[in-house]
Amino acid sequence: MTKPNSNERTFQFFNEIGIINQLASNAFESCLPDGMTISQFTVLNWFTRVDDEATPGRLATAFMVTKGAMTNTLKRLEDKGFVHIRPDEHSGRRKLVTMTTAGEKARAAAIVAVEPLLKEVQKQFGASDLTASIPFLEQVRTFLDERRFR
Amino acid sequence: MTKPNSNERTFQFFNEIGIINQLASNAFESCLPDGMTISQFTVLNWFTRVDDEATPGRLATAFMVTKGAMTNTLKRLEDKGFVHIRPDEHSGRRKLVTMTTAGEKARAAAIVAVEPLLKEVQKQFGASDLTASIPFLEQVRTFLDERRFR
DNA sequence: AACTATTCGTTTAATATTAAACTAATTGAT
DNA sequence: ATCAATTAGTTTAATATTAAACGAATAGTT
Repeated sequence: MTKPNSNERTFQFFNEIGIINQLASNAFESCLPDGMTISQFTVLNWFTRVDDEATPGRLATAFMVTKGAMTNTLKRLEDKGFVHIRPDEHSGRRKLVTMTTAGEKARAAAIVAVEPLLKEVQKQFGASDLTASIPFLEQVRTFLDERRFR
Repeated sequence: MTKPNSNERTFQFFNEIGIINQLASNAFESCLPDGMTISQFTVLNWFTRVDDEATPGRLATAFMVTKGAMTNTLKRLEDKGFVHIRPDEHSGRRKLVTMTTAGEKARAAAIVAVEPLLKEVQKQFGASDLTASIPFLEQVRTFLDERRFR
């Protein structure tokens, strides 16, 4: 039942995803002020959307990176004064990370800087076309995410 | 006319793309034999699909990586005996890269190794759902690709 | 023909990332 | 209470990547 070229089509789907990701990441990151990286922005953004405090390990899991990668990202953010890292009084193993006021400002400035790009995309495709494609992408993402642990 | 949350929806679209790319790349690369990377596979695959000979610069452009990155990828492939690199007799600046028989075999083995993953995805979503989503992804990719040079 | 500008590939220094080893702290089982 | 196992975060060594400088070769201009 499987057509001979269905592998190629499936491959092409993921290939398009990969190219879009590369182009969009480059476009996005080149908008960000002060040499902020996507990783750094994503962490700051997390603090406004999810929780106001987190351990490094929780952030590493949330972004599917290694603990070492998160140590590095948090060090960069701390150097810029965008997050505060302190020991957890209840557990000597853990640390607790919070966003500083400077971090909130940097995050807000990044949002402003990126807005024209988002508007450009919306103008081209209409918010509805983009929105319509999201549920299927979510299904694919969920499948791959669950598959990962087998 | 732009709804207040349309930025968030647009952002979410690219976020899903990014997560899918990460999960799919990991899944794909972990199928590949002999520690072959996606970059290496992609170059080998290019030789079966596009042309049987190319300069390093042409490959760098095709994959949107720097010349330095391509120098590195080709060196790895050459070390494994999967490509042959020789000077171009017509121009002392250029080199010419071709895939070796060993390279063809390695590429074929990689295709076989990756097939179960593709089948799994097709079983989950049906080749038609995936195929249906490709044209819109192509539009987005084309837009970002052309936008890049302004 | 001679000079200048461009092009091609490599090298270098920097960054972000991973896997694995490591240290310190906590948990659990007996 | 002790000791082994697990957990949290850091460090190290390796890799893939980029941007920029570089050297050599070619193309273009006068």
